Parts: sequence; C-alpha cells; structure tokens
Amino acid sequence: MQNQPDNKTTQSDGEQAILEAAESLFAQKGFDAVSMSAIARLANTSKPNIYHHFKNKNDLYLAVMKTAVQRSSALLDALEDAPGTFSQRLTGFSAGQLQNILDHKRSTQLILRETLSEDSPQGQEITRLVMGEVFGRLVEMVHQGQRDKEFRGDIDPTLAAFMIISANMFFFQ
Amino acid sequence: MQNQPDNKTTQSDGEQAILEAAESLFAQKGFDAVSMSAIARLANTSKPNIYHHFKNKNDLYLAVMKTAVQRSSALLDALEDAPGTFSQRLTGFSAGQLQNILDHKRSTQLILRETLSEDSPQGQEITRLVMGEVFGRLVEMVHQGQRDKEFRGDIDPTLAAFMIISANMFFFQ
DNA sequence: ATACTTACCGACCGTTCGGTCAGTTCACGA
DNA sequence: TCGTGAACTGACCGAACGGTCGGTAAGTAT
Repeated sequence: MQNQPDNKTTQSDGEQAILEAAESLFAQKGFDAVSMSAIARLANTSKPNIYHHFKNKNDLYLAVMKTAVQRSSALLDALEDAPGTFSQRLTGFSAGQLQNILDHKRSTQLILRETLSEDSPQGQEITRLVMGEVFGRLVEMVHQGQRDKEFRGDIDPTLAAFMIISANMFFFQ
Repeated sequence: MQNQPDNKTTQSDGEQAILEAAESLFAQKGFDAVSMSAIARLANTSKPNIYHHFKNKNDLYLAVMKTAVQRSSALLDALEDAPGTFSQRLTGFSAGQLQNILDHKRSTQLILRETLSEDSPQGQEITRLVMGEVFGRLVEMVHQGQRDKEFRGDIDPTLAAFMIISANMFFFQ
C-alpha cells in the first residue's frame, strides 16, 4: 500500500479508472447509494484493488471531491477578482463561467450534492476538509456580504453559497 | 393493514410522527443514508410499525415527497399566474415566495436533492410520479421558454428547472 | 362473551454492505 | 536469476440493511 503519496503526481491507469468511475457514480447517486462493488465493476477492476489504492470509501470519496473542487476552483477565482459591488460581482459571475460549469456537470453535481448534506456520517468533516480552500472562500464572501448589509435577513450562509453557484448557472443570458 | 386509503383524511398520531421523522431524516441525509430503524427510533416507534403504515421504504419516501411538494406547490402557481415576459416572471418569482421557501427548508431540501438524482433505484420513477404536476409544469415552462428563444443554448431542462428554483431563493433582494 | 380491526412490537430472515486476508502476477533493479 | 514491491484478485467476515413473522393490547360493534 502506497496510499495518497501526499502529492499524487504518479497515477496509474487503474487508479485513474477508479477515480473516474467513482466520480460518475457518486455524482449520479450520492455517497451512500454507491457500493464499492459497483465502482469496481464500472472501473473494470476488483473491490480489493480499490482498497489497495484508497484506504476506505471515505478516502476515495474525498479524493474524488478534491479533483472536482480543483477543477472548478477557477470559477471562484474569477468571482473574487472581479470589480464592482458584491452583488454586481455575484451577478456578473456567469457568462464565461457557465460553459465551464456545464462542461463539468458531474463535478458541479457532486459539489451541490455535498452542499445539501448538512449532516451525513462524514459530511461536515469532508465539506470542511476538502472544500476548505474553495468553498470556504465562497461562504466567507457571503458572510462578508451579510456584514456589509448588502444582504438583509438571516439566510443560512451555506444555503446561500449553494444558491449562488446555482444562480450563476441560471443567469447566463 | 389499511395502507394508503387513497384519501389520507384520517392520520393517526403514530403515522404523523413517522412522516415527520422521515421527512427530517430524508432531507438531511438522503434516501439511501437513512435506515428504517433510524426513522423508527426518531419517531419513537418500531420498525415493523412503519411497515404497518407504509408498505415499504419507497412508499414512505413517496408519501413524504408528496407532502413536501404539496406544501410548496403554491410557489409554482405564483410563477404561472404572474404577468410579463418569461424572463420577467422568473426573475420576479422571488420576494414574497422566498420566506415561504425558508419556512419550509426541509421540504425544499428534499426536492432539490431529488432533482440532483438523475438516476437512483427509483429516482426517475418517483420524480415523474410525485413531481408530475408541480415540477413537470416548471420543466414544461422552461421548455416553452427555450422554444420561444428567450433562452439560447441547449441547457438540460431538468438542470435548468433546478437552477430556477435555486436562483429564486437567491434573488430576493 | 365473541369476533374483528387497528396499532404496535421482539425476534428473526436473506441479502448486501464495507472491509480483510492470503495469495498471484508482473515489472524491474541488482 | 533472483528478489522485492506494486498491482491485482477470489474467497471470505461481521455488521447492518430492508423486510417479514407470529403475536399482543386495546377498542368496538354484535
């Protein structure tokens, strides 16, 4: 077992296949609805081999989330660097980025799904860990916006962040 | 067994407790992550008693979804009856409705979660069945909007409907 | 009293789950 | 040529799952 070498520069074909199969299934059905056997089947390998590359189901899920988040972190950069008021930045965060989101529908699905889970056996933990850099920044910005009173009411920041991502997928015209 | 009397006018205390427990858990964790034992525990009853009131887990989930959809179907009515262009109606579908959504956060969570599941053992089936009247109308409207060329591009209608609900939760200010 | 119904439960079933073990294959450096 | 470690596997395990069984307690109408 040479699990998570901290920098996953080397990635065997088998490991990549496992990650892709897992991402597809997790995005479609969610964490609990996907069995390790199903992932193994789709990745054309065996269940124990998954445990050779990842130490458990949570670890695999975390790895999948990591790539998904990395893939769409550029979207957040654009949000942060744009000029204008908070609302303007949020509203303007759309046109060019929409295609990006649509191109990586599976990743977005994964992230939205995770955002909905305010509980789950490992949910909070994973959300904090893997989304810390990217998603955390969004939540922080929403909080900031609330403090600036550009927002009114006491809307749940997590829910708000979730809505922002969604809203951006909508306002592209 | 006097299951689903087609009109559930009579609803015992126990059955109501089961429904509430199930709604809460399903909204938080999703279908597959919630066990019948957990629902029974939260509802202060036994697992076999759940099966006395509902014929299986899917049936219970469907019942929960039904109430959730009914509860927020008024939102869709407002969308449909409002004046103005399609885009205007969508954008205007917000202020007064937002509070409603926030008041029934669990229901909304359930619906969004279901929208994300394009697959699932029973997903499509349930989505079509229980959301037929309400969600279907939204999808229909989006399709209509696309045909009217108020929208451009070939965005997935289901995804679009999902985004519309979310976007409306955001644009309330 | 009796008979029937509804609400409810402890104990259990078959199946599937996440995870482990003992081992095989294979590439490659010494 | 041999050794070593990574990639991989079939067979298996305890636990938990959805669901069922036989039965009890209470109301109610006859």
